[in-house]
Amino acid sequence: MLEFRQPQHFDFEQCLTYLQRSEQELLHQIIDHQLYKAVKVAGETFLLKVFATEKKLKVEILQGQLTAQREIFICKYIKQMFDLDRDLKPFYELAQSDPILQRLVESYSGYRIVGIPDLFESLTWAIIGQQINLTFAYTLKKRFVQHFGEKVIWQGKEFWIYPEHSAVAQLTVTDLRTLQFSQRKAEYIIGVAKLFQSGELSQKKLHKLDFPIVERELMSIRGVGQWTAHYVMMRSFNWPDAFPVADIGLHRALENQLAGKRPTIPEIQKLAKHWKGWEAYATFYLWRSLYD
DNA sequence: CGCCAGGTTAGAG
DNA sequence: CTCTAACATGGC
Repeated sequence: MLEFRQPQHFDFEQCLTYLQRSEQELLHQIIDHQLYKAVKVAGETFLLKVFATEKKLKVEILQGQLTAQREIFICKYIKQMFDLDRDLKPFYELAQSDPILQRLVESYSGYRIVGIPDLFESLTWAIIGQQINLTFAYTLKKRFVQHFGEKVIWQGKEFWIYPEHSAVAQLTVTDLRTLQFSQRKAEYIIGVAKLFQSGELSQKKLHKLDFPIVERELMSIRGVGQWTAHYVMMRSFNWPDAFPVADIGLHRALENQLAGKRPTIPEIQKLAKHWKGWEAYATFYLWRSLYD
């Protein structure tokens, strides 16, 4: 059993609501306020059960042999997944004087950015979600995972692991087209997998670099524009100042907050001046307001 | 049926 | 640099 002290301003249940957005999600299950997730760690397949007690966040290993190194990996993974090392105090202070955020931080107090620790997963998932509605995006992801991912069975239940870049790099555009990916998306995704495969792109490499460099590096990839780059910087790098400003979900959430007037991008950038350093958190809280 | 969806690219001006 | 058509298909 691994344990983490719950930071101030952390509410596991709030984070679970985000993870329960889609009925079609295969990459985890939530049963009775407990999160079940399969993860591959250096060739070893783990099944984790994550749950909160009053003061701790606990991780039970249901399957997989721990070693010291694997334990470090899993700890990092969980910390990233719930952004546990973040001190939210400055964000909540800033929100006090912001008409939009004020109510949101009150309603969803303890909500944190739910990370996608694996860069290949967040990049390709973002590409899958480009310019289609979220329901269809989840349909595509489900097909993608079931065809090219790995399945863990535990007590008669299935737990899926996202496809590895090595598998995706072998695919042809036709393989993905039959799953109803567009020609372009198929090319983008296989292209990204090949960049990982060749070593040109890796999490390790990017993690040493600064925000503008990473943004530039990501945007140099075919299929990755500003939205995708910032989405990834928010969810895989846990950068609170990433800002996918063109995001339609963000626009819809702001429209609700602004009495039915959907703001333009320059208007959003003006609003976001108050959010400096916390744009990703503002976005995540605004997205949250769409799930009520 | 028509418009919209967690955008990006390539080409034109 | 900015603007725009094309992409591709399900959801509602």
